[in-house]
Amino acid sequence: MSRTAYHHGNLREALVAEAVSAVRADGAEALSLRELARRVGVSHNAAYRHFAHRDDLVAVVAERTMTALGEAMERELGGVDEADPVLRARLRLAGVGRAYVEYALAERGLFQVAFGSRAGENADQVLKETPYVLLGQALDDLVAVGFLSTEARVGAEELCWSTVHGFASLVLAGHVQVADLADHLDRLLGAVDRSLGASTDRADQAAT
Amino acid sequence: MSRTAYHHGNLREALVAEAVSAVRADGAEALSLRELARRVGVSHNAAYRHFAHRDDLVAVVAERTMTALGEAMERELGGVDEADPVLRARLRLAGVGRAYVEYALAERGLFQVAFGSRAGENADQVLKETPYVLLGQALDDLVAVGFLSTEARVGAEELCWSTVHGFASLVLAGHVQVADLADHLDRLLGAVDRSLGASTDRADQAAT
DNA sequence: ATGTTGATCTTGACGCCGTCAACATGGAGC
DNA sequence: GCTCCATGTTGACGGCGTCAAGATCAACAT
Repeated sequence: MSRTAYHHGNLREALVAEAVSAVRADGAEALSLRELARRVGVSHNAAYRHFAHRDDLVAVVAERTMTALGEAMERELGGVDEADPVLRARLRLAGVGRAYVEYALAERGLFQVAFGSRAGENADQVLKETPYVLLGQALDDLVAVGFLSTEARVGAEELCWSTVHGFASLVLAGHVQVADLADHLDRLLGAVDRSLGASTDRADQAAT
Repeated sequence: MSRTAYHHGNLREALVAEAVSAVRADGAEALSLRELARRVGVSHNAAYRHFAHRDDLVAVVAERTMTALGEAMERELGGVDEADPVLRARLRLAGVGRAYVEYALAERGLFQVAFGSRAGENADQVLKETPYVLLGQALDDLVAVGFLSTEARVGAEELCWSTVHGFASLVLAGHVQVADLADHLDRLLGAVDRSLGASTDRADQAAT
């Protein structure tokens, strides 16, 4: 229970913190137990008292990143100031998407860890507890104000999430170049908005 | 110039082929030069006569995967048999997206290599030479038949690509579960179709 | 005050990896 | 028949994750 020192103290937390800042600085791949131990000033293997495998540390980083992503979304949602209920609901959905992409680009390393193959189940659970729920609520609101039909509500999370996640991934991978992010985001989120709004008319496209 | 043998012959090709089948069988991470050398029956380091770095081999695999992706798209496009020009153009765009997602799910390892951080510039170039061009042509056709407005044509590749790429990525990562793929694809591609078709009306959403 | 205990950290080893340097080999061209 | 150069081999280095054994030291019971 010694205070801030970790030599006997909170090595676990120190490792996680160092991992986060390493990923921030040097990307998702720069996360090695030995390097972390070195930075924290402890021997390699010390980490094994707190994490059974490297991936367990990665999973903790992923989990915290998912939490941070949710908070970024809530912040953006809080910033929506619009009286008209329909426009407000539409802006809130756009806000969710905007926060997602902006977070991914601002924290590319952490984002890649969080959605990488080693993120683990806890991260997935946190993802589904907040970010995914916020998206679902935004969509429910769109139904409530009559902008989105109940038929088009089905699978709407998938559409929205796929679009922003794909965009973020393609930009991060360098496949899509972005000069003015706000510009691209407006087009992208506008398209999603249009897709959701245009629910009643067409039903004539077939399967190949 | 000896025929099929590689002991003196075409080691390079043998390594690439083995790499492809290793990734197919065991995923994107199971690509080690030493393991490949072992499988091909050659010493570790033999590969260095043909690839300066591991990533150079990865890049070749990525490149070929991009080519295969393009071929899968062309195959799907060839299967569209529809007289009405508008519907035909819409079906062809859907075909491009369908082929993309189906390829990603059928060849998850290769897809991840091709879009991973080590894919290299050549892969990107092939990507832009065929798959991206096919998407662009499909969109141009939509404009030609009057389904897509020239204003909405701007940035349309980004929207379509983001949507299918994001969906594929989320499914591959296990974040989205898919029971009936055709079902999900119809909803997703239908939404994109709707978004592109609904071009003239709304312009009332603002930036936060 | 002393002795024990159990959590925590250290030391050292193993096998994997990518990569470099030096050496072997054998077919193509003179 | 000899030389040369591309191709393949041997051996080493450091870095990694991980396992097994030993050291250390605060906390507690006696």
